[in-house]
Formats: sequence, structure tokens, C-alpha cells
Amino acid sequence: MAEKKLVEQITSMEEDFAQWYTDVVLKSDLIGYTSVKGCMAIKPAGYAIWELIQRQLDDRFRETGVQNVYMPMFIPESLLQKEKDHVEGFAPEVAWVTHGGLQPLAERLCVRPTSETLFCDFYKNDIHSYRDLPRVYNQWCSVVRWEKETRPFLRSREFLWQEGHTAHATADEAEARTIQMLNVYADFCEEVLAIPVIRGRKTDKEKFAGAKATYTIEALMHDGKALQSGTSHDFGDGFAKAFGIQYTDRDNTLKYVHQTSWGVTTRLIGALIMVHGDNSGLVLPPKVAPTQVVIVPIQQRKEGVLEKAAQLKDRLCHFRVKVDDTDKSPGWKFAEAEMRGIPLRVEIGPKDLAAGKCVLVRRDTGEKIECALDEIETRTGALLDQIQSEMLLRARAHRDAHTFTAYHMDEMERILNETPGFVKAMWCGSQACEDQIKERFAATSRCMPFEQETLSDVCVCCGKPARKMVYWGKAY
RNA sequence: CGGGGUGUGGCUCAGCUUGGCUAGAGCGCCUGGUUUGGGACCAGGAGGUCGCAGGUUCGAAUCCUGUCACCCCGACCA
Repeated sequence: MAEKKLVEQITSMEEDFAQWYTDVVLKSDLIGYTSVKGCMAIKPAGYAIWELIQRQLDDRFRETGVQNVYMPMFIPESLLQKEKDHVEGFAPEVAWVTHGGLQPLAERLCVRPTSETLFCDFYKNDIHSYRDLPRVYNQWCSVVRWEKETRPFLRSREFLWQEGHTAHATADEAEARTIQMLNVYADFCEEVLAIPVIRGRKTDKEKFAGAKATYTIEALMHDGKALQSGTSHDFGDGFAKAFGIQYTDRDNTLKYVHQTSWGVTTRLIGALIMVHGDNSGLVLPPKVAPTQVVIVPIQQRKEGVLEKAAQLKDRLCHFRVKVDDTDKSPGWKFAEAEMRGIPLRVEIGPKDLAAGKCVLVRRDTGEKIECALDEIETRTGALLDQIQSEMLLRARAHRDAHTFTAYHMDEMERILNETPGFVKAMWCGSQACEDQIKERFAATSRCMPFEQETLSDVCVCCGKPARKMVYWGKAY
């Protein structure tokens, strides 16, 4: 965290976190607003982050046997209707296409809010034998949900994501794939995005429409609010029965497949901003920084400065590096680089040329480090690694410092109102208690973590015997 | 969908209460010059159907009606 606020025009997060978020998103040039209500233009700085997320996540998918495909963006109404819980969950927020050209359509089409139904419809004809299983397909696309209130990256009417849809011979295999992908997401968030997450299972109240079980990774933002950052669903054979997806097994009998689906979205970019950002703007972990190093020449018209900057750029070519040789003042360039979250800055001027050194400045800590010019490659690599790992440590320390334990309702109330964060508390398993907690504190169950602890024997709400430890919190 | 707010050059806004002459400022942009280690300075220049549609009036950025859009806060969701 930079010691002082270096960039004006950004509302400080202590003053107004929501406004801070909006300011950062706009000033760091990630998005622009468009004429389409609730839909944002993702600008080069924002899209480049998404591409880095895509590339690195897709590599991890491939290692587990995922194949990419593409399905239509339209879903006939009758298809959407096939699974009861699913349609009830999504019907309120789908957009409808009613005309083709000037002709009204015989059956209206919704713009996909998610593609379970399309994959099911496809698998129904694609899968016949146990030899066809498993199917482990994924698509990168956008989906549309007609949200009433929208915010850049966190909630927009159209957003980019990937959705994996798999079909398996057995329930165990589907369950295993669900957990496997949740772990892929969790590892990706921690290793690439430097965002620590809680892995766990959603309560029935919070699970996905039509799912047997929903698993989630939950991250804690800087303001103490939770953000669901990825989900993985186990459908069991519910969709298979609704859509008639059967295969002939080795024993020559017809069986239903067991399915999963899992996704992460451009919301991850919102999480990056709200976990790592500070009052000077964005702070990007090196692994998803479109520019990892910016070289700022000082007194760039002086003999040799720009030449040396270009040399340094060449020597750092295996990093994502840029020289800012615009005719802005150095102070301007510093602020600009900070706003955009570039992890490392290299300053090079006449004084440095004479001394055979340069100055490296970390975005995350503001620390200035002198560096001999002939050590620039190794120092840069080491610093970027260090920044990447320290950002995770800091985020984890923040999360741990904002994770509390509650044994009674009044305790829970005090924590949620005074020190926002995760609250760990025991739960009896009844939705009535979940509803009551939501009603009283505007907090929801985030997940039942895989790593369970026995905090007490009784439910925080009703005092009956406890079944699970639950993470609670106010969420985005 | 409820509550609140805002629409005036690219951006942030003033002007509106109390209608009046050529619609202003700062920033940004362009040109020239001087600068450069934390948002430099001087000089000159370009750029606006005042969100849109009606209405009132001799006259509307300003008043009235409608409408659209965006932002913020809530409820719902990735």
C-alpha cells in the first residue's frame, strides 16, 4: 500500500468505497460507459487483463482434459422450460428475442443467461454409449441477465465468462469433477490473481437453480464485503432426466448421465480491483498485468536518455514492458502508471546514466530501489516474483484480520455492523435461521467451508444442535 | 423495482431560484517555445443543436408537461 494518496481525483476508499471503486475503474481506463444501459465497453486496459485471465485459466483447464466448444447464444423458450427449478431461477432476468427481421417468431428465443439447457439439448443427441463419456466441454462467451442495478465488472447486463459443462457416467465422477474445477479456480485465484479464497459448499438456499450441490470460492474485498468469485455445480442426474440424456452402459442397460457446470466471469476483474487497489488506483499482480514494467525516462531530451531507456526495454523483453516516452512530465507519468496498476516502474535519467544505475519503484509498496544497470533483468524478475507473492500474503493477512467468530446473535450483529468481514458461526442447517440472519443483519451464508471447525455445539441463531460451520458475510 | 441525484465543448462543473444582449470557467486537445527525479510553464488556437419532444412567452440552458439516459443507495443476482 502506498503511504500517501498520490493520485488526486480518486475518492479515497475510507471516505466512500463505492465511489472509490467507480473512480478507479474509470481513471485506470478499464471501461467506458455505452449507450446501452447496463452494458459497459471494456477498453484495451481492461480487456488485456481479461485476456491474461483467459489464457492462464484455459491452460489450466486443458491440463485437466477440458475441450473448448461454442454453443448458440439463443435458447428457444420451450428448451429453457424443461428443468423446473432452472427456469424459475432465471426467467425473471432473461432478455427475449421476439422478431426475426420484421416477422414475429413462432417461438420466442431468450438470449442465454447460462447454457445448461443448450448443452443438455446437445448432449441428448451426442451421447449414446459409455464410450462417449465423459464429455468435458467449455465455452468462452458472453451471457445476458437483465439486472436492475448494474456496476462495472460486478454486475452488468451482459458479461464475459467461461462456462464448463460436463457429462459423466457416474455420480462419483461428476462429484469429483465439480470439486476438481473448484480447486482449479481456487488455485488460479491464489497463484495468479493473488486473491485468497475460501472453498466450500453453498447452503440449499444459496445454491444454483437446478443443482444438486453448488460449490463456491468466496473472497473478501478490502471493504469487508464478500464476493463470490467462482462456482462449480454438481447436477447429479436432474438435468439428464429432464432432458432425457441417456447412454448404454457396459452392462447393456440405459442410464442417465451425471452432469456438472462451472464458471468464472469478468467479475474477477472487479475482485482484483477491490482486493488489491489503493487510493492511488489499481494495483495489479504481475501475472495479470498487461504492462508489468514501465520505463520512465527523466529529462528524456538529454543525450542518451531515450537510447538507454530503449536498451533497457530490449533487455527486459521477456517481460511485458513499455517505455513512456510521451512528452508529459515525469510526475504525470508516475501517477498514470500508478493509476493503471503497473507493478514495477523503472526510472532512468542523466544522473543514473552517469552512475550506471537506475531506480526501481514497486507499485504495491512504493519502495524505491537502486539497481545497477547490468543487474536489471535479474532484479526485475526477482521483484516481480516478490510482488506477486507478497500481494497474496497481504491479501490473506487482511482477510484473516477481518474474519471473526460469533457464538451468539448479538455478537454477530456487533461484528457485522462494526467490523465488516467474514463471520464464522455454527449453524443447525435450517433455512429459517438463514432467513433470520439475513433479515436482521443483511448478511448471507457465503459457504460451508471444506475445512470445518467445531466452534461450539449449537446453532448461532436458534441454539439447536449445530451441523455445520458457516462463513457469513455481507456480499456484493 | 423502491429511494435519492445528475444531464450545458472530450472531462469536471458554473449559470437556472428571479426568462433578456455574443452561453462561461478549469482541465484536456492542437500549434510554437521553454521545461523534465512526484500530476511543469508561457503565448496563440480549435471545439457547444445547453439529453430529447412538446408547451408557455415578444424572447427559454433558465418556467411547465412528458420522455430518455446515466450515477449512487437498497432488495435480487456471477
